[in-house]
Amino acid sequence: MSEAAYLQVARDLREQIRDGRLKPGDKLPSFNALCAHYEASNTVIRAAMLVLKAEGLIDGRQGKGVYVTDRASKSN
Amino acid sequence: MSEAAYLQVARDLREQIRDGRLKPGDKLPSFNALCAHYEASNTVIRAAMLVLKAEGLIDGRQGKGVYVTDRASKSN
DNA sequence: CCACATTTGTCCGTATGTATC
DNA sequence: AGATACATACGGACAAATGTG
Repeated sequence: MSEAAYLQVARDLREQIRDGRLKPGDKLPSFNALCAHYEASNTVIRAAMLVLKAEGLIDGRQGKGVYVTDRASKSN
Repeated sequence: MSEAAYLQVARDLREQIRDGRLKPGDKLPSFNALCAHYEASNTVIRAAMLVLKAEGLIDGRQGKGVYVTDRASKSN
């Protein structure tokens, strides 16, 4: 196991944000969509979300979705 | 539900670190011990750990334990 | 070296709550 | 009222590292 699945997911999404494929204000794919895409369980997706959330890159809102924050594309 | 259990656990441990009750290099109670103390499942403890880890306050090592990092007591 | 217990790391499936549409 | 979607939590399973005997 070179790297944990949730870290891979986190890094993948982080790169998408850094690259601009995901821009501030954008809504990430839904939970189920991410589970399907990465072929992982909710646990993995949630852990990845928690990491990115701690980094201040994303912000989830109940009933709506997970959104890329403003500071996500900045240099910090 | 005022606050999620895993956030309460994270905050409690964070305060212990900030207060100096847990010093850099110290080993946190074991997983099971924390589960018992907070009367929570492993999921809650793990989520709290993930948060504190992302904050750079702690660092876990398989087979050993979870330790308070150096920068934990600093002003950052 | 091997066996064992301990402890963290990772992941799964499910259930329930809550907010939005 | 119902569907969708995130948030939280539970409990269990197996892997990997460590220390001890």
